[in-house]
Amino acid sequence: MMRFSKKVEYALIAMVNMDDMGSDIELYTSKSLSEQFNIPPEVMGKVLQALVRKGLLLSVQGVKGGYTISRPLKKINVLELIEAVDGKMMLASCGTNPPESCAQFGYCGIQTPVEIIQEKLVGFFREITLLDIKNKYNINAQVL
Amino acid sequence: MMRFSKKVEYALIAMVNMDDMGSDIELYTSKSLSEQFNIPPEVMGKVLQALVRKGLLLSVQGVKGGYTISRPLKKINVLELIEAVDGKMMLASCGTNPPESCAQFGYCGIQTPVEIIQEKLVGFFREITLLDIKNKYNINAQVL
DNA sequence: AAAAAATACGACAAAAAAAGTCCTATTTTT
DNA sequence: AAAAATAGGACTTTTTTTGTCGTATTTTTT
Repeated sequence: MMRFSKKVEYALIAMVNMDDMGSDIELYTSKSLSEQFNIPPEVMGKVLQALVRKGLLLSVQGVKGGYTISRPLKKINVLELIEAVDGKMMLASCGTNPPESCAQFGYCGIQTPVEIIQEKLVGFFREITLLDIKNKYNINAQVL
Repeated sequence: MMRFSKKVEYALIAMVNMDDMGSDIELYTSKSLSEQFNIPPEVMGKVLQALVRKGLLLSVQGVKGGYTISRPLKKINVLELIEAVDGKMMLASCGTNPPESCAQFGYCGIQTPVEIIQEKLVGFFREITLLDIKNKYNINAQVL
């Protein structure tokens, strides 16, 4: 029903919280974040690992290790975060599954417009930065 | 993962197809639509019934019955259709389920911005009409 | 009046997706 | 060598989505 997955919510919570505005480079452990926000530790771990893979976070292994934001929140948009954690965003079923597995494939009559809506939706999320989220977002800001 | 439900796809397909541009008021049966588009007939039926309940379609019972569009496609937006068929659109988990059932409720730090994003998203879908869908949508049209 | 063909809708079942758990490996510091 | 962290595969559980079944109601036709 078109809602953010829990993974996306966890990623948003973690990243916004890890931004410590110019204080010394600090490493946040998966464990501490999972405890602070009551997120299952294994899930938190995998979300953070996905964010590292896509370059949104940096990680340091070993005893004194942890995660840190790779660049200013202003430079990271919500689309990147969603796709890092959930995979490519696809509005129509013929986008995710093999298209020919759709029982209406080829004659549904709505594929083109849905693809265009999808492109606009992707653009919508690309315009929102994580800094916007952290700053509670400005309802007056123009977003598309 | 943020995609249209099958019910939304079925509703879009049916409604766009039922618009016969000024020809005499014709009634389309659930059966004929389900056959034409290879949609399970019971599912098609319930989708059409949901659209009737929200006033997007009109129905006539009995042997010569069927469904017809209640007003011009230009006057029906995609948000109405989504919500008729799927219920209110809610981006955050605290929107659907009882908020206090969310393990991060009250201290996630992202509720306000996510609510604002949701409002904008709702506005996004409200700006797209079913006529846009039927006309394959104009990629150059401004949509928010 | 009865039969036929349509909508209406609740209850259930199956399938798919999302969320969470478990286990083991690897890395780095102490 | 031990401890504390990241990395990640495999699996299980839960939830959501999708589809099915059965029955009632409405209206036209015979």
